[in-house]
Amino acid sequence: MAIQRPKGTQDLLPGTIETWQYLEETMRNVCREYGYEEIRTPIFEATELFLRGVGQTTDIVKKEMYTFLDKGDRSMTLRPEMTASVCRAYVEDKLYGQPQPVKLYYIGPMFRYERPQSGRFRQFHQFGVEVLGGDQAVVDAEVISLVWNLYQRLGLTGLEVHVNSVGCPVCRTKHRALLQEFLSARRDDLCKDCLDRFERNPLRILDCKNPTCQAVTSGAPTTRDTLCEDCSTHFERVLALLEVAGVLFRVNPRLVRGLDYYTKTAFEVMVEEIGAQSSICGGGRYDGLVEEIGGPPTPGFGFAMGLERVLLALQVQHKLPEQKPGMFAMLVALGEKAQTQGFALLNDLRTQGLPVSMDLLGRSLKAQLKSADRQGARYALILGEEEMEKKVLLIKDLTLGEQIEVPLMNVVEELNKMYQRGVKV
RNA sequence: GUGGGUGUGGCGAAGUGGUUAACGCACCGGUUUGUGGUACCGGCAUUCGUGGGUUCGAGACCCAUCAUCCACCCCA
Repeated sequence: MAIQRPKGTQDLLPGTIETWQYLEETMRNVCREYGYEEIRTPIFEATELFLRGVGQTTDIVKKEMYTFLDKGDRSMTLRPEMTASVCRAYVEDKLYGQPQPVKLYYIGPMFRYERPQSGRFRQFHQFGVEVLGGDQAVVDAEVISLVWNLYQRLGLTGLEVHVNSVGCPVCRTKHRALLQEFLSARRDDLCKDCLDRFERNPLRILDCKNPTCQAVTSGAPTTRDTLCEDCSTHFERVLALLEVAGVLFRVNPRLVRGLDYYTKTAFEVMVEEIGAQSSICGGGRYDGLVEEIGGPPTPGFGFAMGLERVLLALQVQHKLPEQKPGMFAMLVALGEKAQTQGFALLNDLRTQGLPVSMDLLGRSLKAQLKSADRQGARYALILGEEEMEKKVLLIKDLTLGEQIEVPLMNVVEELNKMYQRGVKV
């Protein structure tokens, strides 16, 4: 059996990689317009970072991490997400000494040991943004509007932006107690999963898909009801700013984020039509995280977006641009002398930035033309015995079928002109 | 970790126990000598995922195993 790639990973080949480049470029452009700068951190980190950062009770930590011992017996983990790493860098590289807030973005691979399914991989890719050192509601609103505007630019439709506030640790524990009290009366009606969640994370019961659970929780106290003064005004301010920014959102009091570190604002963007894993972006505020991993008390806000899922959505909505790179010209050289001369010519053309290539298999004239056509070249540059003698080159337009004879001396200049003209059109 | 579907040449896809395993697309070559995109011919020389078993005989039936897809849990 030949060696295969690991389960849940993928080879991105020419033909699809262009769509990735397009998506990444669009994201970088939006970030630049919003004043966010890129950060790159290691793909693996000390396991401890994620234990503290992501939270011991989360599934990510409990069963999804790629953890290994290095040769010095240190426990290392392939990053399952980026927020913890960015916070670590903020502390370690003393970014708190720079003008605040620090506005960062990243694009890169993440790793989680899960069963693959539609829109889910073991090595997947996320684009994300983190703002550190800003506790104002504008921060939340700016980041969410960045997400919204990115999707607008990509042309995605049918998005649902859900926004909620899970409160600070104080109102959160208050809500948790109220909720457990409310649910305990009808505990017997809950599904098996929810019984688990009752102790571990009762908030999650609120968005259980099971109909009976939904019935049970229909009148449950919402997070919004129990928000303290500070959290409440913060939340109202975020909503007001989102209105101003033209973000179409919905307050969803049942929205819960899975990771332990979230406080106050939480949001999520979903699209139908890409399968069961319909969440394409999730994020929120995490005011305790930096301190948790040993830094100064620092408020934070951010999100992560799954590239595979966004790409899936773009694909089903037919929003991917048609890209056909195509060579400008293919050299058709016949015989070794012509190949030598042509090789030099290509060098001149490439130096000037023209995309040109040649047959590398020593094929016949016919085969070379065929191949030039198949590769979508606009022109074929034919150089054989006759042309060598006359010191000319045949430039054949493959779409029109016409060809002209150009003195070798003028060829570079001539092609350059043709290329410039073509680029403008 | 749990459940279900699928697994035939690069891709798509016939074939449901019996001679030399269709077909389409793609790719490569050729159709008298230096002109492609159409047409015609040929090639891609075989482990029908893999390993067992049933049978006179299996790509088709049974078992196991691997891979893949989808769903649950959870998340991007």
